[in-house]
Amino acid sequence: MARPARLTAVSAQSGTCAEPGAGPVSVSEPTAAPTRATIHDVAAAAGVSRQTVTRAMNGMYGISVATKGRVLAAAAALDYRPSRFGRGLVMGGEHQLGLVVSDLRNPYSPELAAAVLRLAAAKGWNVMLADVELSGDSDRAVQALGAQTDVVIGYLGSRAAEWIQRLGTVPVVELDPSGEVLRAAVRIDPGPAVEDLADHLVSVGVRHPVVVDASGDGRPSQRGVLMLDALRRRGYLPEIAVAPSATAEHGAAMTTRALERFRRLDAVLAFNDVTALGVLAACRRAGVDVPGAVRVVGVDGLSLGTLVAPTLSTLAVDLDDVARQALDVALGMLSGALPRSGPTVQRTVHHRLLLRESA
Amino acid sequence: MARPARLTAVSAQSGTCAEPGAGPVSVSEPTAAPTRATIHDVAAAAGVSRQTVTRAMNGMYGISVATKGRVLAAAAALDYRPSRFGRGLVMGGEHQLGLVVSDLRNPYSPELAAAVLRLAAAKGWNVMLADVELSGDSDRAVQALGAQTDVVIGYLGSRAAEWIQRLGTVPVVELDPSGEVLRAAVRIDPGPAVEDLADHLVSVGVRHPVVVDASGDGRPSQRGVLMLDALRRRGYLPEIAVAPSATAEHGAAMTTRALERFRRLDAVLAFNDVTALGVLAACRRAGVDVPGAVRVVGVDGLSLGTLVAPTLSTLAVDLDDVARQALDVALGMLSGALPRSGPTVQRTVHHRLLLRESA
DNA sequence: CTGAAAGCGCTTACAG
DNA sequence: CTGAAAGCGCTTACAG
Repeated sequence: MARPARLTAVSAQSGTCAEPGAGPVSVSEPTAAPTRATIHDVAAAAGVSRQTVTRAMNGMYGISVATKGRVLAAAAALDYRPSRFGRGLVMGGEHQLGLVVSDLRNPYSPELAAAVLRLAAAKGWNVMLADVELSGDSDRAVQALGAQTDVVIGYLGSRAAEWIQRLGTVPVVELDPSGEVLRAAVRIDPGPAVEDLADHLVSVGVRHPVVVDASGDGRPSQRGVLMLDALRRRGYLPEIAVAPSATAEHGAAMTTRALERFRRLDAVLAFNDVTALGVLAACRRAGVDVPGAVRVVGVDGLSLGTLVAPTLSTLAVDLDDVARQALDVALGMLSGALPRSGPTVQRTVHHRLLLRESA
Repeated sequence: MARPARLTAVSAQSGTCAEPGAGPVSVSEPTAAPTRATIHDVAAAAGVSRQTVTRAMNGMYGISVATKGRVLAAAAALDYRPSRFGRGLVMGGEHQLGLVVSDLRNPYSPELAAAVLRLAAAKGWNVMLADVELSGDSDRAVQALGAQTDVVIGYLGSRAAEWIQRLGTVPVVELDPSGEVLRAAVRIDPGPAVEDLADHLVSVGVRHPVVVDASGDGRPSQRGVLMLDALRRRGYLPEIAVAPSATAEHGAAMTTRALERFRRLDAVLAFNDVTALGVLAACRRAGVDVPGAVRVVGVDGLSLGTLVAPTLSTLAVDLDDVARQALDVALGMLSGALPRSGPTVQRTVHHRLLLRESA
């Protein structure tokens, strides 16, 4: 009945591989679980073979209730949890998607994650999350993601080159790439929507628009430049204030100052929705009516913008579309339908002007 | 040089197991990749042994540049990606945490996820997310999570019993359990903070508070009852309105109506922060000053509440603390430091009154 | 109803 | 610098 027990971690050395019928074995009761129980341990404890354990654990038929009960009891006693690696190796399981976000606390990230999660779930994929801002060691987080997933999509930002390296061999689809595209990518382009916005401002009679931009280096962002250009081409002489980061707080501070300095200000184009919320707050505190006296527009199209009064007009990104394109490309690369190397695949999603109450 | 090739998926039958030196093999060039390349295929293509492939792929030393180059080229040509299962089986990798959230689009979820992610990353754990609202088939999502992770924490709600079943053998820590606790749990208790809030309202001279509650069945929620009780014990005769769900929209609609019906209303206790944002919006639209005429308080302590003007007073949950307790319990169960069965381990985190501008 | 054999894809000693 | 052997923990046919 007893069968060769596996060597415990402690005594495991270049041990002679036990052969069938290698004699009686001491199924020692370890005082403290030195290592996680395996199917082997359960089999030994219950006095059955390994495949009988499999049958019991997986609720397969072809096993007597008595045996099943005995096995399950032994498994519980040993705190047996089947190894996902052992199982995965034989059963396969190519269904793990990695998603890289920059900071889950920024409302943009969860909205993206929600879109990806929903789509992935519909296709039977699980998603593993790496937040390069919240993870103390972002390099490790990225590398671990590559090791545990079958395909990765997400924001790689300025460290794209290095992180793609760390991701190893998994196919990766970069979202809104900031630099040169090394792999497949989904671009997010505000260009046309910025033009629509500028047209809209003209049509409602705005005279003195201000751009409340944000960038790390104090210089106008790419997006800010796009806005300035569109305004200038329509004859405006727009002012610009560049916040050190895209927070509501900075947006509010910039707006308070702008309100004092540019008395005729009648529109604010914010770097994004979160910044724009700060703009709204500053206007409210200054007793400035929105949209009556000042029109306010954000960028991103977060659902956040519908929670405030007035609701926030914005250049919205269809994140469901972004997720769809990214998954499409990623799964295409995986299946071989799309080239996995050589010319990089790129898709583009455009912002669109979404007028709510604030503009 | 050539070694026994593994059987391709197509011809794989109860095939005779190739023995060492079983003769020449047709390393056929499959026209379309029928199955994912393995280390074996790369070894064959490069004319080396499997462990030489390992050395090349993992950047280990003890391999000539020439050989390494050849192996890497073969790997790239075959689109070889090492199996995480094969690797995990030998290298271990007990570092995957599953997090169950109910809806990532509700701002509470990402704040919780951020806290968990940050803590998990600090301990070298990856986190896999399951959203039981966004996943079409939540049962499948939960089950898959159990199969791919080493421990699970999260919101199981009313289906806790069933889902714990589906999660299989992984240890699970339930967050804010709604019913009977079947496994370990971290409770989140607003009780004391509700008392503090009621005291505060008394001290600032509130006379006619209204509770804007939310629940699926139209009856006051547990939390709503707690609020009513605390108010009544202080001599108030509070009104209550129960929204069909905890959205800003419903919060606004309920408030608009309450403002008409209860002219002397001077405080609103909302079911949560999102609902409270709707209350703020309704007040603003009605021209009612907050906190001058009406004080508004939410529950949860979301950072969202700092983005609006006036900023939202709230009963805040320390989600970092929740995450810490949950991980502590989960990892304790895993290591055996805490009992994995029998008496369930429970921790409790309390809300606390967080006064910002709105109350 | 139960077990002996083979194999999933990888890495880790150990020899040369 | 390179390879033959063993084994990680599981399941899937195949026999009895």
